[in-house]
Amino acid sequence: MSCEQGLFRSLRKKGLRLTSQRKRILSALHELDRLATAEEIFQSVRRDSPSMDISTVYRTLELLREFQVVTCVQGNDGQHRYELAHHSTPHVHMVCRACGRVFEVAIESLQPFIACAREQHGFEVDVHALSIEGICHACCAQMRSGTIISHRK
Amino acid sequence: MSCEQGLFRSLRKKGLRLTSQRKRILSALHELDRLATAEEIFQSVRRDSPSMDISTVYRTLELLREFQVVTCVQGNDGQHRYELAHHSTPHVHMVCRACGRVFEVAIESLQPFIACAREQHGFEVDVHALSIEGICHACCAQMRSGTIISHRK
DNA sequence: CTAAATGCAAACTCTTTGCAGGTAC
DNA sequence: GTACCTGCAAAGAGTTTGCATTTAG
Repeated sequence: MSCEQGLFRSLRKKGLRLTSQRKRILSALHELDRLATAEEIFQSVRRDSPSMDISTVYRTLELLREFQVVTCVQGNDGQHRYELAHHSTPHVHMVCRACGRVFEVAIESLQPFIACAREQHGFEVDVHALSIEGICHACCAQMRSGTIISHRK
Repeated sequence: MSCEQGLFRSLRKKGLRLTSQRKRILSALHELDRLATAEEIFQSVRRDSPSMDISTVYRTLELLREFQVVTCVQGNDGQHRYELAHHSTPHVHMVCRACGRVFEVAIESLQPFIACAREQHGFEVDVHALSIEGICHACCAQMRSGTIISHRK
């Protein structure tokens, strides 16, 4: 996998190693191909490597984040969620507060805001870390039809 | 305080009570008048009421959130931060990943994005819950001048 | 009065850390 | 061989919960 080669070279530059655990976590991220919690990634890896520890998953995800191989956002439930950085075109995540589903939106319509933040405050928005809460179409409809949806939790 | 009267009526409708603890937490939120963690609110309240427990603070903040008296966002450090809902004009929070400082931006420049999310996905963005990560002006400058800033953590 | 709320202690979840043994290069 | 890395166990932060007691209305 070319992605693995690239990571290997990056690691080597800093005297770090491409271990079998790191390879497996990278594979799991490719397989999942979506925002996933450390626990989900751990479970996925565990099916093949039952001896893997969750602390290794955390350590590896932090490493991959430093090398910008994965991006990380905060879910609405306090957990971090990770995905491969080159997963697709630049996008932000919208998390439904009612059902927890995640939607992706291209960043074009955010450009006015990004420009505004930069011009008015000199603030550089990190688009990859953006996680936006709200209510999705389906849950909106359900709420209007009278069904009570639990408010988070 | 008129805010207290309003809350009292809302509570009464559901058979709930306006206790002295709830009043004190409401005061603390007014005094702080900014995004604050449960711990900060707890410490603030504790100065006057040393017997208050942090679990009461959590329970009350959850209650105030249900009644839409406070809004809640996730900080970049995994903590929830709360502030009074009518704190000021509608705004979003931008959190600097390097120094942790919080900046407020009016939501106007986000309107294209909010409209886009609604039209394309039927997704209703909750502006109040928005917390946007990035790098602030000062930290940008420091980084360019060569100072190494720790990457989160 | 009595249902709701509090304080206390203990549990729980997610994440990080110290360390002895294992492994990439 | 020697740093780096891992699994294990234990700690740590933030938050939640069960229960006996207190209190608002």
